[in-house]
Amino acid sequence: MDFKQVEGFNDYVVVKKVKNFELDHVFECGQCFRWNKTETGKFIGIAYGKVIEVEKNGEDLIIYNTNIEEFKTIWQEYFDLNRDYTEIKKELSKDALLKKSVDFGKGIRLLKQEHFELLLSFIISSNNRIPMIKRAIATISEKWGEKIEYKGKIYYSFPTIEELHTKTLEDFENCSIGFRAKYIFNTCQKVYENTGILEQIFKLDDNECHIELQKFMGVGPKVADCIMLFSMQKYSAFPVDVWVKRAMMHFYVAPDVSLKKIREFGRDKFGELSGFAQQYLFYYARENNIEV
DNA sequence: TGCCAGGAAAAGA
DNA sequence: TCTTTTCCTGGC
Repeated sequence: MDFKQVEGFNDYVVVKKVKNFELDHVFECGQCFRWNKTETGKFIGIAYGKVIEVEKNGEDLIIYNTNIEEFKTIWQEYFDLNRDYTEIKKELSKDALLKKSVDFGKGIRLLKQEHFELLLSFIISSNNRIPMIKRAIATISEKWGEKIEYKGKIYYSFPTIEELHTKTLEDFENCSIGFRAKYIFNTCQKVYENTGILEQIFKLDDNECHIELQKFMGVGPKVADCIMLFSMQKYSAFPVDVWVKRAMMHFYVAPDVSLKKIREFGRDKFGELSGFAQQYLFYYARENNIEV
């Protein structure tokens, strides 16, 4: 466990002596789209129908707009606080090349996000840039999500499948997601018609999960890896996007190796910790804008 | 203005 | 099976 204890107050909690947790690392390693930094260096995010604000004060993590019960049922798992990242980093650092990335992104943690939201979010992510993905998800939430007020400002939860399955292709085309609109439309229909499909996929082992996710339109190997890693705790996933490709070329493989081969190489090398390794590599490559 | 980045799908080899 | 082309948007 990566924290010592938690203290509840009126409308916030203080998580004491948190290890391996840096806000910038967690929220800017490419895994989430609904967290934004405030002027004061805190982060405000929307998840599980709630708005929370987080701050790091020395070794303590302060989570605003919540209480101790909610922390235990939602945020403790959401922030993956039950996991010992020191052990993971120690194992991955045995690889001298990877150690550089691990040291650089030492406060990365993998969030446990919601299945449906992640499925749609990463379909939108294909051939897309992070600011545009964030804008599109914000638009969809503003149109069809629930209003949530926090500190006098209005936020919107990500809409449910019950809400989204009634929307037309045209509705989605008006969300600035381009050719992905038909994928989103098709996927919403499929999820609605197959009750519990995401929970069933969640229960599969890593390889079957990867295959089943790709049966959704707009989901290929990379997007499937992201969904299983960021919402289904399948840690042998190794999403290879342009940044990870650059990082792998920088550290390990030849320039002309295909994405598929890079994925296989990464999974062979890092095994059950592939997903963690991928996050350190992605963050290192992107923040340092590495060239090949 | 045109060109580029960014992955999956579909067509082609 | 692997490789190439197309899709859409915003920024340079």
